[in-house]
Amino acid sequence: MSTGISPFQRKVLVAMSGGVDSAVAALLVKRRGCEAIGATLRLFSGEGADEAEESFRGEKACCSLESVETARNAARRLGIPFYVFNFAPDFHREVIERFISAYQRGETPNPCIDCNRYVKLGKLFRRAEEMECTHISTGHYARVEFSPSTGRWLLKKGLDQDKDQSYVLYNLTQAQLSRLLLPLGELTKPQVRALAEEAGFANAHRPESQDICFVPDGNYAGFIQRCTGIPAKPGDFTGTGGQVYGRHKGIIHYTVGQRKGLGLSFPQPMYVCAIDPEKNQVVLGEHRELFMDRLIARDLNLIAVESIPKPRELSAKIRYRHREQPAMVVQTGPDELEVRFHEPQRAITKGQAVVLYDGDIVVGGGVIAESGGLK
RNA sequence: UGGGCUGUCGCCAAGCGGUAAGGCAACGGACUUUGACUCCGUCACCCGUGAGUUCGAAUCUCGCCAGCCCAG
Repeated sequence: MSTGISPFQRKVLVAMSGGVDSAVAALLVKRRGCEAIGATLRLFSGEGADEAEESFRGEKACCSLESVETARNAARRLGIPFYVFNFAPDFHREVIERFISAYQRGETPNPCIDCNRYVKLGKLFRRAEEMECTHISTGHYARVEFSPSTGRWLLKKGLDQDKDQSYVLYNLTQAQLSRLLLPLGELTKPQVRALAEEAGFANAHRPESQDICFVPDGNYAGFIQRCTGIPAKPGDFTGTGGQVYGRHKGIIHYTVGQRKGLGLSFPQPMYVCAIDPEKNQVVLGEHRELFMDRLIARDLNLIAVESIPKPRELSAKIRYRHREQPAMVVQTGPDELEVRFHEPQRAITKGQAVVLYDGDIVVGGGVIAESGGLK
């Protein structure tokens, strides 16, 4: 290891959500002979906290609280110290506020990415330093490797193609990667569950997490309204030609590619093709009108390389659960790059992240700022 | 008021004598550490209404009601 620290000298802070994955991560960290410390991150307080905590009892959230007791039990079984960190203020500022303002701009945010970037990893790394930990560890399905040839730390897909979470981690820095342990990266979900069972963790069969963790009922638009106190501003539904089709409930209720919930009836299915926050309009079109072949991304983070000065053939993933697609990528500015897909992609959406891959390696990523190339 | 046309699920719309397609919307579920998408399932014992013809009608006949168009 290039850190030169043997496992026995490592002091590892493990983020334990109360879920199966992070509990097994802690187990594996300990098995490797590291000194492990467990910690659950408290992410909610105030608005939404009650309902959110309520829902955690249903064991559905990814970054929960319920959770604290489950995590504590796992830590006890492992015989490791356990703490609860109150990151609620950070979570609110870095995740919830970003989430809300993105929707107000007519974009569609991915709060999980911000949470990983600013809270689960960003804030946690700082806390780890204060505690004199050498590393932190999480239950993400992704791998970290050092490349002697380039001298850079690499983020790679998890071996379990089906559970791979490298997409939500593309913002990791070299410094963070050098101190991050992702023991689940080499395992499959069934293997992880088996380990959990073997270790006697109570949550071995806990269901997969889902939905936005701070919006337990799935009604994110209602959540935004309660948070901001700003009433919905109805506007026009228009066609791609500008014709008015009807009234919408307010821009925050819609996202590009959306089909359901428009409340309008057409001979064919209709989809949200664009959102215009200036005119407060939601533009509708047919399925084929959703396909575009290029995008501009900003707010970049490159991992495997320092920059992409010349056009490079890579695979680009437009959203979580999207199968990455071949594209030509080139950096067009200090913090901007352009992706041109070989085949048009459906519903390239502002606010979502593009993550670029070279095989299993995460080259980098950014936030989609523009899309185009109508087909 | 005279002439013509139309009246099928919230919306659009098949059906043309044999026992109600489909699409949109809605609802439920699956999938999912974001929003979406997608997939599966449910959704008119009844076809404006009354009477008649017929073994049998949403489909034929007559009356009525409603809407639309043309005329005046």
